[in-house]
Parts: sequence; C-alpha cells; structure tokens
Amino acid sequence: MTQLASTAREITVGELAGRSGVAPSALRFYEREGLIRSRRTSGNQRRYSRDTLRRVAFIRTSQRLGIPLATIRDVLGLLPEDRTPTREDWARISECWRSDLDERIRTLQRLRDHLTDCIGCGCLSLDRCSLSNPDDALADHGPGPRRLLEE
Amino acid sequence: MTQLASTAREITVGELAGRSGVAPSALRFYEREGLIRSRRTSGNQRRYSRDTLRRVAFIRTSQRLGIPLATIRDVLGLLPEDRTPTREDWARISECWRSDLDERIRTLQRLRDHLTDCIGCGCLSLDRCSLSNPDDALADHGPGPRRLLEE
DNA sequence: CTGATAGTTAAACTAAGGTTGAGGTCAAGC
DNA sequence: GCTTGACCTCAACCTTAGTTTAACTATCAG
Repeated sequence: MTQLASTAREITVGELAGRSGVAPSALRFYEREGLIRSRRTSGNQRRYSRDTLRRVAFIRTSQRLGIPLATIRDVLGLLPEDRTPTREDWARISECWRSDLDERIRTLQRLRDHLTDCIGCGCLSLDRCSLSNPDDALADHGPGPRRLLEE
Repeated sequence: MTQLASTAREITVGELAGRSGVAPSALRFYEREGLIRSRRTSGNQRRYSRDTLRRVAFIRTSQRLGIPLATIRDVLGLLPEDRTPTREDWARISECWRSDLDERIRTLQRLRDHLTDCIGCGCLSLDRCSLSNPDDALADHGPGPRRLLEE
C-alpha cells in the first residue's frame, strides 16, 4: 500500500475510491461535473478533504433514490462553502429528497394497484377494458394510453 | 385524414402512432429491437395487426414501471406466436412485473425511512452515524456505502 | 395524373453517467 | 536512483431509448 497520506488529513483519489466504493474515473467525472472538489499537490495530483467522503456518500445515496446528478449538484450547492458542513447542514439538504421520494412511492403503488385491477381483463390501460370496449373506441379521446396516465 | 385503412383490419404506422401516443420513430425503433412486428405491403410499408395496439400499450405501461425494453421484449416473447393473445395471456405476462414492482416499492420505502432515521445525525449511510463513529472506522469493512446497501 | 401527405432507410445525433485507452508523470520503497 | 504502482489528461467509446436528417418512394384524393 503506497501513498497512504494518512498522516496528512487529506486523501488521494485511490483512497477515496476504496473508501467510497466509487471508481476513480467516476470521482474525476464528479469533479468535472462540479459535484466534488479537490486540492492539487505540486505534482498536480488530487487531494481530497475528509468530508468529501461524506459528500460522495450523499451523492451515491441520492442516486439510489433516482435523483439525477445535475439535481444533486444543485442541492450540494446549498451547503456552506466557507466551512465543513455540520450534521445539521446534511440534515437540511437531505430534506430536499423527501417529497420527491414520497411522490414516487405513491406513483408506483398506484401503478401496481391499477395493474392488479386490470390483470382480470388484461386490458393494461389502453382501452378501458376490452370487455366493455371490444375495438378500442377510446381512440377518439386523443393519443396515449389513458387510464393509468390520467390522474 | 388519409390512409384510414379502416376497411382492412390492419393499421399503418401513423395510425398506430396516433392511437398509442408513441411517435412513429419510436415504433420503428421498437420493431428493430424486436418488441413489435409488422407485415409489409407491396410498397414496403408497415401494416400492423390490431392487437399491436395492445402490445404497445403493454410496452409503455411497463416502461412507466421502470422496466427496460430488453426485459419487456423477453417477456413479450412469452406470448403465443400462433394466435392473437387472449386476456388470459396478457394477465399472465403482466404477473411478471408484480414481484419486481413490489420489491422496488419496498426498497424505496426502506431508503426513505433510513433517510428519515439519519436526518437527525446527517450521516447518510456511509459511516454508521458520526456520533458514535467520528472518523469513518467503517472503512475496514470493504468499499461502498454500507448501511443502506446491506440487507 | 398530379400534388399532398405519409411512409421508407441508414446514419448521425442526443442525454446521462460514466469507462477505457494512450501516452506521459509522480512518489515511495529498496 | 531506479522500478513500480498510482496518478495525470484528453479523447473516444459505451448503453439506453429514442429523435433527426437526408434522400427517396408509396398512397390517396381530386
């Protein structure tokens, strides 16, 4: 194990990768995209402050929630720039995902329940049940699958 | 309105697009990817049987559930090739999404609840709470955010 | 028959979220 | 002081789910 940098308070890209489980290429990509920052050594190598680890954890967790990187970047911008973020700072920005997440859970549940409803007839949303509507009379109501899309 | 093709039992790509709300380019793409099929006229134009409308509805509904096209194609392969699928056929393949969907709802709920748990300390899954674990001692346990990923 | 509308193809392009490779540099251990 | 592994950049490539464009052909109403 070389380049431990463990006496210093900073970590290398390889260490950050090992600790976070995120490939170095992805970490460089995040930096290009403005999600994380690094100091450079005299030899142009990246050095990360330790709180970057938490930042990367926040990014990955947010991605697991289905949030696009651009949105994550914007929300990370709400953290204070002048000091190491506190627990309260992280708690505050975590709240940003709350309503989005609740909304998506509700949508999936609704879709699942409609799927259940329709399994009996196999209509799957396009024609409002072939039983009562044998030859897609719903075509008049405009394009798109109806039923599940509306409301 | 030209090319109604309504005397025939087949529909053109434009009609299918209008009825399904899916762009002709997407329908051709689905055909290249093996999700739908068409007959060709003597002039090389596509003609779809009417049940393609239901097939497309199934595709779009499945996509709304977050299923990738390749998976949808595989499941559509379970339909009978020799006859027009019945309601029972559609019901049967719809069941394929059931467990997947339930699973994803559970995962999102779990993530949401852990997010809630962690908002108090802002730890967000990487270090098992900075309160009891101030300097990421979890790094020994291998790469990747722990907590939310495990079990 | 003509003109408008609708259809055909292949290939290029998009966007997100990265990975891979070439060619070259840095830093640590012996 | 050299070797080796970790690092650097830049550009090209990957996947998914399509859209767009160019150049051309088919079909239909009148």
